[in-house]
Amino acid sequence: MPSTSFPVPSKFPLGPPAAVCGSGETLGPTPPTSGTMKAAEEEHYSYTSSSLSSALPLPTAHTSLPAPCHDLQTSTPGISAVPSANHPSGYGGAVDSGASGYFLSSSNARPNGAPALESPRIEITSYMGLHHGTSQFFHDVEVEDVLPSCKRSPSTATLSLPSMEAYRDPSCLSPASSLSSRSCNSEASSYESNYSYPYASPQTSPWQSPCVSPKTTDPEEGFPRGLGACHLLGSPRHSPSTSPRTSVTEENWLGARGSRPTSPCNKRKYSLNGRQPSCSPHHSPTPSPHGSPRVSVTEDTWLGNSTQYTSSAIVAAINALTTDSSLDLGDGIPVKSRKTALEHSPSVALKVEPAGEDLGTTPPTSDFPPEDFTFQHLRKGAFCEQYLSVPQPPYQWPKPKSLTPASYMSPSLPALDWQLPSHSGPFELRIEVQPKSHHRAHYETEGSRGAVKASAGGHPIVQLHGYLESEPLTLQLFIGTADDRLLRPHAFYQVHRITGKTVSTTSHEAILSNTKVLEIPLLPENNMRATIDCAGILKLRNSDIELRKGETDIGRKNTRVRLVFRVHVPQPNGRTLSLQVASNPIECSQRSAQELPLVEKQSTDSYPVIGGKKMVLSGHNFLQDSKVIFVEKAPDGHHVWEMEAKTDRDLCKPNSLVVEIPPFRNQRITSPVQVSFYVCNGKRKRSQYQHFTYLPANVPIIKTEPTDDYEPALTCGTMSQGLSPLPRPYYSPQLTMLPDPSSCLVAGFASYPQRSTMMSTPPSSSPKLHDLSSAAYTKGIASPGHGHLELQPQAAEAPTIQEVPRPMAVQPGSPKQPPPVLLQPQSSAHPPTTGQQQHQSPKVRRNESPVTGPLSLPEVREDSNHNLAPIPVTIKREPEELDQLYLDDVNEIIRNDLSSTNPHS
DNA sequence: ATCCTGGAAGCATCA
DNA sequence: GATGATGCTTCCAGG
Repeated sequence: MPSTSFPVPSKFPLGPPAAVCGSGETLGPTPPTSGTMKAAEEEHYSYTSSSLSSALPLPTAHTSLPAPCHDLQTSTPGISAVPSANHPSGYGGAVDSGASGYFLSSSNARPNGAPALESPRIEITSYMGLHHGTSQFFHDVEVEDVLPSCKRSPSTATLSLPSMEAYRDPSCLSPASSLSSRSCNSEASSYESNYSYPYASPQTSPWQSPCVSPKTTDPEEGFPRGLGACHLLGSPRHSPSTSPRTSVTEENWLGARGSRPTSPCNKRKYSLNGRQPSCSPHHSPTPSPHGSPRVSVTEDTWLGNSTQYTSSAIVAAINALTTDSSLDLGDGIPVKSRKTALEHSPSVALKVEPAGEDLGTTPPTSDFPPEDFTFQHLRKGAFCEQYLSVPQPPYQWPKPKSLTPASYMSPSLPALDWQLPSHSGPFELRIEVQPKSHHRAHYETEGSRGAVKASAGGHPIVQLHGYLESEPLTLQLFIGTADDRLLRPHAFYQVHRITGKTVSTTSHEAILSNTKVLEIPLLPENNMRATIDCAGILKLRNSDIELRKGETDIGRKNTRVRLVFRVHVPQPNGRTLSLQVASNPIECSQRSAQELPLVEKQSTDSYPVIGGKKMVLSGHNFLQDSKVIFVEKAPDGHHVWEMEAKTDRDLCKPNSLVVEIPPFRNQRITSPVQVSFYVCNGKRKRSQYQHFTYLPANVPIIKTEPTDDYEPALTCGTMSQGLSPLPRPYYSPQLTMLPDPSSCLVAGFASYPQRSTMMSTPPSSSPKLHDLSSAAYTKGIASPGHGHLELQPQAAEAPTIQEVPRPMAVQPGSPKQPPPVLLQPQSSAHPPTTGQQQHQSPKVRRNESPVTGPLSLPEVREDSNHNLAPIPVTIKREPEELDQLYLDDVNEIIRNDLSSTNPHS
């Protein structure tokens, strides 16, 4: 039906606006990391990075945070800070004041009147009100205005130049990028880039996100987000790019698609060709994308607002950044890309938009097909580094998207890259029916490939348990990553709203920080249960995305995603409780889906070091020749031990594989050791890493069992949490930690999250909730403000906050980056894992599970499992009382020690 | 006519 | 540097 807006009440929290900067992408690591990562990814996707990160982690964390945000920062120097600023407000620091941003209310008072929170939490507040009224917050508000509902507002607002900060350095550009050169256009790219931003400032957002799709589906969309604010500037790329997509919005896209046919070009020539033309210049319309990203803000919306935003300062900044449009374009872009681009559009020039930015500004484009513009410009341009710079013109985004009414972003809402718990107190957001493990995503140039389906037929189902109010809420859905890093919006995939007679679920699109978010009503009359039959997955060209300035991830072989669901539950105290759950990983590549082995479930998560037990793996593409390799990774990602497990060929089926757990290299471990294993069908055909935990020999097997139990659950569980069976393990620990959700408030700290991180994050999993509110946000937000600094602090804070949520915190966003905190823990035990696991979180909830938790560090385990940890080492235990943080730290230390010791010993 | 899909071509990149 | 294996993106065609 009507997708249009559903009613989301203003209240809904939709908007996550939080924009936080943190996108993560940037994150940290950026430089190094990125490099690494990529590499890693390619190979395994490994998590190496993670590992690495882990190392960093801590620090990182902060860093990360920042990074996330802006990544830009990374490259860009100063920037970072800036952004933060924006956010900041939102975030913690801001909290109070600034925070407002986040909290909408806060400043204004929250709905409740409660003061804002200081902490980080985010409040949700109603968007509307908040936003607008409040406007206090920055621009966001403004934006909102523009937008219909956008939530964002508040928080974001700011615009602050931060954006500038935002910039990403050209350097940043996706390094990786290279890959795809081809694409030229792709608006898409634009979109993404931003992620980070999101938080950043909502305010910003406008810009950024704006682009986003708006159109897409509905106009409504609104893009809320605050999107990108952060970066706006900084991110130019993002924005720009982002925008592009966004901007593009569906329409654009559509247009483009229409073009798709474009193809005329013929395949590859691709797009370029085809598109180029269009692109060229401007097209602004779509183009926006390129345009400066920042600017971009979306079209209309932004436009309108933009003005506001734009403060002159901003504008100026932008301009500064930008250069010529043409130039800009070019700059950033990787050579390869450019080539194409160039070729295509030479002309392109990117006109771009001049800085105009504000949307409005440029008008021109509109005419053109969006797509074209954007990228082409970019490309053409040359490369220039700037590309992001963006300044581009403004895009125009022609269309303005409509804003959707609904969309709101609430300012306060947590950024999309924040890790949130799946349950808190009486509330629990669960994926009752998991999506199929494979879903071929469609390119912009293709028609829709339909909605994601459930493996048993039908569609995924999500339900919020524990909510007894009569007011409907809004369920948000976006495409998240499935690697071992923290969960964050996927740069190369966007959710695509499916409509038609076959779709029974009302939905509407919104864009947050370059990330398309599908908003689906959760109605009390339906028991707060929603069938997700309206969500498809759109693949953005790697080249487009990689060109973004801030983007550090590479698209090649990065084809796994997770559906991430969020719901923001208004609390009596005026705050909003944000819960999030991620689905099991979904392989979106045609080829990968046909060839890569995929482990969906494993019958056992842990077993004594003696091994010998048969473990049944369920999944896809298993061959008689499939090998199962167990690996122990050092904190730095290096393989300390590798062992091929025996498989039973006779029992091998395409969907199941029986493997004998090999004995661990060290039969004398005193505490559980987490390792990973993967299924290999050939040189480059290996599954993601799955987690497995070796238990001390003396440990009664019994223990194991528990684990199993959990596991099953997990697995089975698919349901709810989406955890994957495997993953869980990792999380478990986390889970454990979390005590209760309820608290929420605080954000937790990073630490936990971290773990998650390690794990993967399952962010979704994240167990606990946290309140988004402030705390959490904080992080994200932080970025805004100070960019890094804050972030870090956050990180620090996090812990605090965390308390409950722990899980959440992390996020930092940066995808890349690992979360700071997490890392540590991880390190101890396992290396990173791969993505899938992540999900798991769900299970987490209970601390109990500890056992399960593979990863968990010793600590966790300990508690949980006493058995396991027999050894002295136990040390960790320390004080349960201690803060988790503290514990975490301690644990890490211990682990490190142990690792050095134990293992070998 | 459109939406979905599955399959595969063509080209780029990786090993 | 050459070559085959892989991966990405675009087309095509059928339901």
